[in-house]
Amino acid sequence: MPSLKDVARLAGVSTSTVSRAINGTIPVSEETRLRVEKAVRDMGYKPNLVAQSLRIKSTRLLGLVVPEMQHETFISFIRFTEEAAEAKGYNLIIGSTNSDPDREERFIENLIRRNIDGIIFSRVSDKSHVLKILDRTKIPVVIIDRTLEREDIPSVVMDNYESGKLVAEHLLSLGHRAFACITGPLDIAINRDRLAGFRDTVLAGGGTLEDKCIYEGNFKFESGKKGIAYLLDTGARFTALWAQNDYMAVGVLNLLSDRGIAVPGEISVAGLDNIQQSWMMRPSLTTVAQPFREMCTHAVDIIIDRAGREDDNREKIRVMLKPELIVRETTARPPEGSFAAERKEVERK
Amino acid sequence: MPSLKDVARLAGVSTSTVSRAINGTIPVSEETRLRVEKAVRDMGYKPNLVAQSLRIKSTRLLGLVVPEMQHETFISFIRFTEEAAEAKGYNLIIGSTNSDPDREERFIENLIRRNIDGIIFSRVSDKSHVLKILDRTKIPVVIIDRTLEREDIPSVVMDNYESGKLVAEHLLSLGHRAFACITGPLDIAINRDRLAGFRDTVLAGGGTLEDKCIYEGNFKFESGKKGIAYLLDTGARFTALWAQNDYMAVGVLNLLSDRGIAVPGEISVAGLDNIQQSWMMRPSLTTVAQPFREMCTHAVDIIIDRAGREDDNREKIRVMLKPELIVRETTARPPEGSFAAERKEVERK
DNA sequence: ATCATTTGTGCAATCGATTGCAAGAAAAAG
DNA sequence: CTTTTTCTTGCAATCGATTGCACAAATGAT
Repeated sequence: MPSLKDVARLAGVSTSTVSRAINGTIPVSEETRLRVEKAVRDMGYKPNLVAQSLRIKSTRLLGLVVPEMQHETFISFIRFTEEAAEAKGYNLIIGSTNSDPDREERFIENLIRRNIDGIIFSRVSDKSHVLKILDRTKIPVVIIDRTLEREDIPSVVMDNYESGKLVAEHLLSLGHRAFACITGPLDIAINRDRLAGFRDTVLAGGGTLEDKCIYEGNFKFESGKKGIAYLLDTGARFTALWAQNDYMAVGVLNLLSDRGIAVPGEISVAGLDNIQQSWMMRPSLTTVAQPFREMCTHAVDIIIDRAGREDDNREKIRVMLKPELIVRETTARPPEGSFAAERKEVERK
Repeated sequence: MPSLKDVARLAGVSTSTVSRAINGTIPVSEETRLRVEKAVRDMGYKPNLVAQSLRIKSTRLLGLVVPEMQHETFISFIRFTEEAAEAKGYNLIIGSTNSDPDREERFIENLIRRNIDGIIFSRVSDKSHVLKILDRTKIPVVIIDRTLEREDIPSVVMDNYESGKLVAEHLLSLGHRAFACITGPLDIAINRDRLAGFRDTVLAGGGTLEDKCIYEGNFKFESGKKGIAYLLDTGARFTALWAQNDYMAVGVLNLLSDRGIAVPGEISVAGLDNIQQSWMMRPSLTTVAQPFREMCTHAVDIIIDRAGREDDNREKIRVMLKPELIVRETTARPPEGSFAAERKEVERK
């Protein structure tokens, strides 16, 4: 790989001049510019980014922290963040923490030592001490898919309240009045928001969402199965159910299929996330799509914007984007007769 | 962030001594070592990796090139490569090319300019001119999930022939004799290998795999639907079908469900890859699991090994790992009566 | 006590870029 | 024809590490 020095020698000028001719920072005479450009072309010279980074303190590298790579959500973050970063001429270093605080800390520390230009976190808890590490440096940070209590850290999220509202409106309009919900962990704000949007809308529309019709899951497939089994076995009365993510919804459908309960014939089911399975499976899943691409693009924009400026005035940035309802086959008019949970009990006797 | 100089000042020695005390390259007196270590601890000093990279020419960064991030296969590559890299103290820069040669070239060039220690390709074609770019530098390269004709480029693949064999053996043992196959693109060696393993074993076991029972797909969901529809509509006679990846298998199941053909009652179906859906769906999919974790670990090991040494003797490295058959619900004994394709035709009249 | 060897440390160059400062050449002003 | 201003260009320092070489002190050999 040729270096600046090589180009300078070939063009018969100093390295300073070559640098300036390339970057156009300070005017260079027409004649030498052409000579330099020719030399650059002839040697196939490309500035070395490591050296450049050392000097100008910008690496054009972003870091992305994900807790894992099994959930399609995080895959989407990786995918769209990489896309947005590449569009801006940045590269992306990814690290999955596997919910291991040590790994997370190691990764963040590496990023700092690499003079990274910014870090995007997907999912961090309010108590993560990693944020303290970051406070010591001036590295711009943004959080996607979560909001933190600390308001000086920018975040980009979907309007979670709205997502619950969309689902409720859809199901109400189909004629449902008795609802159930399998939520994500309720110690996390966005999940409470989802539930609030759902409940408020259900109640405002004349429906019911009894406490015994709510099950707190953990976003995993198995948790959906467990949740619906629990609801059915405790005789919860509902004709429509919302699982706060698609993996749990798939689990629900799975168990309902095992128990011979028809979807959407007896129970309508909706999810959230619009994972691949939601449209590949039969029946295809009614769900809410998160605007992942926009979220990631915004996150990258925020980071790059901050990285550029020296001023440290952290205004409070909270971007909130609209979800979109996608109606498919698992939701329909409610059945005429009794509730599935009760019918099953009767049959069992 | 404190620098070496700061530590040196605090410890009252030169930067050279600090560097040597930290890296242990040249012995330092016990006394100064302790003083330096204390200074390092007190200041929370961590060597800057950019500066270090510039000097020692190793960045402890690996690049991973994937064509896209929709297929779960590539997600697995990202996941396991990151895992293996992290275990060795390396970070990973990922780039998806979206099958756009320009993007691919831009990405590779960036990696080169970043003095990356090695690049892992998943899926490249024999004609990719990117390999030529890489020939100009000495950056170690390894290819996963493909083999190239050029034997000087190391590759790590599953034993694809074996995967076809495993599926065929399983289906034969269930009693099937008439087989069909939906393949991946047959201009790619590994797909021909899969087919060969399947065909050889079927024939050796007294089964048939007629030419009209083979459909060349493109590894996507829709292609599975199209393939099975084509086979059924052209009256292909078979009781067991192997789709060379799970997405296509899911497409197959989808269409069979639409047409009311029972799986595994009338047709047994197997896939390959063991994607999440394969175990979440109902009926769950019999499939072959690729040893992705091992593949990625090997790839990283090969790269790091090469990166260390100066000698350029590219011995021919081709690692081949064993697949594993996972039997689930979509495969069973063949039906007694006629073939599904024929029965449907009769019914239609 | 003298010379050879080992051990520990610092100076200064280096990796490959960018940039403040100064100097020479050219152009404009007096 | 000076003097001032403007344009170009190069020198050398810098970013933060590593490392060859030299030198001084300590150790060992004679």
